[in-house]
Amino acid sequence: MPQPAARTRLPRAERRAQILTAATRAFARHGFADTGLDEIAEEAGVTRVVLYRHFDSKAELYRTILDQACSRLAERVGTDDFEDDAIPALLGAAAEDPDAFRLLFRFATREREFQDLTDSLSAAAVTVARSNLAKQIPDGPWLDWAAQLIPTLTTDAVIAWLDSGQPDPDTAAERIRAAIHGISQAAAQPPPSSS
Amino acid sequence: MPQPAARTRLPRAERRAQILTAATRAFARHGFADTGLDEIAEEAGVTRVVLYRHFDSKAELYRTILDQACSRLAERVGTDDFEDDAIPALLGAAAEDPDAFRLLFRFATREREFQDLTDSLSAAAVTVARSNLAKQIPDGPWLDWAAQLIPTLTTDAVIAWLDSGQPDPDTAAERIRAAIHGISQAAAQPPPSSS
DNA sequence: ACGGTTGTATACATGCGAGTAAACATACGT
DNA sequence: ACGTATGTTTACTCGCATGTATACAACCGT
Repeated sequence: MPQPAARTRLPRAERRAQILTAATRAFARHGFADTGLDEIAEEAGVTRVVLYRHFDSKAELYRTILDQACSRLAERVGTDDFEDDAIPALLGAAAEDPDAFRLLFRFATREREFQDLTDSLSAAAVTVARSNLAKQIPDGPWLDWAAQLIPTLTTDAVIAWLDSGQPDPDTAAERIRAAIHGISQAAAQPPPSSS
Repeated sequence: MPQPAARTRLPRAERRAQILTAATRAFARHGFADTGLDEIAEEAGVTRVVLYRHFDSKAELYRTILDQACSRLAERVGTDDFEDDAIPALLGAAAEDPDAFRLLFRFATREREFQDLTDSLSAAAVTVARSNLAKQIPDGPWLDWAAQLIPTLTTDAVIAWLDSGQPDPDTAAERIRAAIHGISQAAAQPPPSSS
C-alpha cells in the first residue's frame, strides 16, 4: 500500500479539528482568495466534499479559523491594554500556532471581506501604541507615524522570528522591545527644527 | 450639465495614462483580487469597455502598473546596491506616486500570481540588508531575523510616513535610518549567552 | 460636411471555482 | 451480522466577474 500518509476515517470532531489546522496551513501560504478548496482538501488529505460536511462554505471555514486565532490571541495577550509582558505573550501565541499567526497578520489584515474581523484588533493596537507614546511624543504627524508603525513592526518582527527558526524567545522579546524603543526614540527626537 | 467630474474624450495616449493612474489608485485600496473592473472603470470615469480598448485583460493592466512602479523605483533607488542615500530616494519615489508605492509593498508582494514581479526586488533587498549586517552580526538565526525584518520595516515606515501626511522628508529619512539602526543594534547584542 | 477616433449603452458569451447531489465503499460499534 | 457514520467518486449546477460584440452618439481635424 503506497498510501502511508493519512489515516482515514476520523471521528467527526477530530476530523473537523484536523481540517481546521490543515486549512490554516494552506491559507497561511497565499491568503483567502489565492487558495483553492482543492488545495485545502489535499492539505487535509481529504476530498472537497468532506469539507462541506463540516463547513458551509469557504468563507465560513475561513472565518472560523480567524475567529479562533483572534480568540486565542486575546486569551494570551489580553484585549484592552498591553502589559509589559505583551511581547512574550505574542511570541508564545505565535509559537503555538505559527500558521495562524502568519495568516492573521500577513494576509487577513489586508483582505477586504474580512476586515471586520481584524480591524478592531489593529485599531486597538494602534490606539494603545499611541497612548503609550503620547508621554514622549507631542501630538502631530510623528506621533501618528510611530503609532502606526510600531504595531506592524511588532507583528513583522514576530513573523521574522518564526521564519528564522524561533531562536530563544526571551532574547527575541528583548530585541523586539529594543527595536520598538528605537522607533519611539527616533520619533521623539528634538522637535523637527528642520535643516 | 450635472456631469462636472470627468472631461470626456481624451487622446488615446492620455486616456491610457489616466487609466493607469486611476487603476493604481483603485488597486492600492484592496489589491488585485479584491478590486473589480467596474470599480476601476468608475475610478477612471469611464466604462469597462474602454478599459479593454487599452489593455487586454485585468492581469495585463495590473502587470503594466507593477512594471512601471518597479522601473521607477529602480530608477530612483538603484538596482544592485543600496547606497547611503537609498532611504531619501525611497521616500522620494513614494512621495511621487504614493498609490503605486502602497500597492507594491502592501499588496503586490503578497499576491501569488505576481510574485514573479516582486520576488527579485524583495530578495535583493534582503540580500543587501544581509550583507550590510554581516559586519556586525554573526551568521545564524539572528542575522536572518534582522535581514528579513529590516526591508519590511523600511517599506512599512515609508507607508506610515505617507499615511501620516508626509511630514518633512529629511527628518523622515533620519528617523527611518535610526529605526533600522535600532534593529541592527538589537540583533547584534552580546551573543545569546542566555540567562 | 465627412471620416476617423473616442466613448457609451446594452446585451451577451465564457470560464472557473464554489457548491450540490447521488451512488457506492468501508470502517466501527454493538 | 447489521446499521450508522465517515469518506470517495463522479458528475453535475450555479453565480459571478471577466471578457466580447454590436450598434449608436458625439467630438475633432481638415
